Amino acid sequence: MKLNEALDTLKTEGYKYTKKREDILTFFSGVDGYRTASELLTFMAEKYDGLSYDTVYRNLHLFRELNILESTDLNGEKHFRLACGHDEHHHHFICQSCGKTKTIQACPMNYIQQDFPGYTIENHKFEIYGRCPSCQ
Amino acid sequence: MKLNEALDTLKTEGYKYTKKREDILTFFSGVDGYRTASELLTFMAEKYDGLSYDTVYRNLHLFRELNILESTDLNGEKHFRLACGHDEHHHHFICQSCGKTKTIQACPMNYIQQDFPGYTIENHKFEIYGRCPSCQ
DNA sequence: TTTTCAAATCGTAATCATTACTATTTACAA
DNA sequence: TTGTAAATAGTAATGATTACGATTTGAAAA
Repeated sequence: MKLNEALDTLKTEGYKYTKKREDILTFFSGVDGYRTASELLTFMAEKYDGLSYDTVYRNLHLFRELNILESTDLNGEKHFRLACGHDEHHHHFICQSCGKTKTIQACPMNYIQQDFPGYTIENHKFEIYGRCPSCQ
Repeated sequence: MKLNEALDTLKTEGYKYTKKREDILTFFSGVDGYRTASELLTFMAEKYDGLSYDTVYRNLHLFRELNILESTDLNGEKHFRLACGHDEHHHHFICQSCGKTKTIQACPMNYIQQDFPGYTIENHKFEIYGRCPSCQ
């Protein structure tokens, strides 16, 4: 998802334009990997003195609801990235050093859905962790 | 892993026998699913007044290192269960209502390992979430 | 059995991520 | 320009986890 796409989504969904929201999205569009709330906070604090936790977390949650961001739990801390959007359903390799991701196209659910008679499947998670070529 | 197996592991690894350790393991051997530190704390508090956080968390971590327990992050909280041990490498369906698990034998890594030239793969996670037949 | 001492535990405070809430400010529609 | 709901600031609270000095205890050695 691109920065202006995301800003459009905000507008069409009836949310207000603020420079802070743009800056949050700029932060994420500058990387193609997962980042934490605290990394975002550090980035924003350079520009906004006394930025509120409320602002950071409220917007992270809002963006996630609007599918502008996607998130994953990693080491007990939520990590966020721009949603891959348009693409097919897929999963990620995540570099544990820089947070960058690589798409995994194959989804294991295709092979095993039938193995759960009587079960309701609500969700699944498939992630590979390691080091990307530039972080060896 | 059975209760006495786990107690043996403790002994052979040179750790002391305490009733609290036995009770912690009894708690986990009574369920075949994931439980949180706070659920364990509640269980233990019935018997031990003023039980220390330190005791609970230290032992959870110790048991994890000794492969007596395995753990997973779920909704930002660590969950623990008796290690499936002897079995082949596998994954879990986890019931979001009761925490019980069902083994998934197939591992998606078998199919896609070759898709990561130049990458170092250190770990992976594949979990399915939903409701088991008795929690519909 | 008694002694010894590292391991285990207690009691409690600190930390870290996240959430909550009231007062104030602001985007933007009328 | 103004009215108003939305957004933010400032700060406290919460929940999970970690930390640590003081005390107790399991079990090896005497």
